[in-house]
Amino acid sequence: MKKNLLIVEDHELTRFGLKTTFEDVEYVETIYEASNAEDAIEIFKNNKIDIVIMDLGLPNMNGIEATQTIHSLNDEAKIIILTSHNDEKEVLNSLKAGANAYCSKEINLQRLVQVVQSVSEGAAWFDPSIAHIVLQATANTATEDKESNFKEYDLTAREAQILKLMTEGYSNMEIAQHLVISVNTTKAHVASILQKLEVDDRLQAAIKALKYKIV
Amino acid sequence: MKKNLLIVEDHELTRFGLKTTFEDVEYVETIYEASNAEDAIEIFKNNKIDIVIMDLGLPNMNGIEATQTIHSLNDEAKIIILTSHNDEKEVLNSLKAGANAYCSKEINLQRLVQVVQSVSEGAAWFDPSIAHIVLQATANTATEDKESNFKEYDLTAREAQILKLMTEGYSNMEIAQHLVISVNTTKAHVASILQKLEVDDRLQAAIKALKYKIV
DNA sequence: TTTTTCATCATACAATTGATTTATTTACCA
DNA sequence: TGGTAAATAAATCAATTGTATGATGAAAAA
Repeated sequence: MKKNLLIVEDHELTRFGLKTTFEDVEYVETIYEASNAEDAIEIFKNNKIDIVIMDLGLPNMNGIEATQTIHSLNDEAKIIILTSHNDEKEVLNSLKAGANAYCSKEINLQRLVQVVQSVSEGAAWFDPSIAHIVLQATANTATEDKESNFKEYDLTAREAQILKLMTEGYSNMEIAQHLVISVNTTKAHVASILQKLEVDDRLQAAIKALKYKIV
Repeated sequence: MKKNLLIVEDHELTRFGLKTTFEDVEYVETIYEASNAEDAIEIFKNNKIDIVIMDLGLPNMNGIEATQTIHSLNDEAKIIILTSHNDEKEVLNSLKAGANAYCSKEINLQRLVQVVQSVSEGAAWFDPSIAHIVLQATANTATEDKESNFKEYDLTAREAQILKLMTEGYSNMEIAQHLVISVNTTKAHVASILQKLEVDDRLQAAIKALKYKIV
């Protein structure tokens, strides 16, 4: 199935190059263009866009915010970041915002066409210059004890709910208000949680919950 | 520059298919083959291998362990995981082990050739069936306030040390014993930490510290 | 139907924590 | 050499947290 493409890029020269490149690509149906984030979002709202090629160095609203907005409008659309700077923070933030791929502007056009196609099919792709950042970030996502999820500790639904609130730093009183129960009830649940997790206090419980992703 | 390829795959049929495919690819120099992890590691040790295509469903030692071993022998070599199952745990663990790409066996050969080439140049690629796992994992690596590392909050060395112990769930008394100071001193430091982090209690301090990797 | 589990609440007490204030010693810097 | 920041410590008090124990009603399981 053919795809509609939106190119978001402030430099006319680059935009023209991209457009010309993708005009000749058989899987591309219509190409839309925007030179700033606001226009891009407008166009995205009013048309069925499958793929967005997003420049990060935009005036006013930056590309990351635009990515976030577009992603929240339709998370089916694939967003490919195209940029010349490859700062770790920027890479991770754009992925957090909903990007599906990250390309350096040094990429050769043939490769870019391949990337866009595979990303449009759902793949994720990362440029050599920043691949290590992504690989490292995923590697840091501890999974070793993934088995120790909350079923292991046999928390009840209510307890899990309260543990969640604990990991967000709420006091017993706040939890009670939040769930519209008495502080005493909260304390009873907390006591039960502490027992089940085999810890001494709420701090340890919260740490354990975060560490092993119990909540 | 041409690359040497090692194919690790226990099914002869698949191995043969892969070999035949890559024999015709211009960027490939020599193709090595292994049907199990032990052989693969032997071959990897004795030859200059640039790219490894690794099946995960191997007998005896599994593909993830093999990936780890190979990665530790030479982290310049690119490892492409090829598998039919796409369990989240397996995906993340193989990346942790040092994989650079993750392909489903359903991939078409032309695409695989493209992937292998771009990965050999340093890119990272993830199959549509598992891309969301990787994207989510990276998104979870909190970076929003990457600036807010412990220098931002101007913690003293002692305070940072105590905050670290807090994130490990120690009580004031335990921290005091650990650092051979009085509980009163510990409390003084904790009070200062809470102020600097702008939080209400040690739980919130620990959560913030963990979340923003202050310690 | 009986038993068990869960969620709820209470009271009382002990322990810990956090806030506040004050003060001493050390170290470094201008 | 005087000033500043850091680490140390103590005392006190209020608030929060955790422990222990018991009780009730509803729902689920045996």
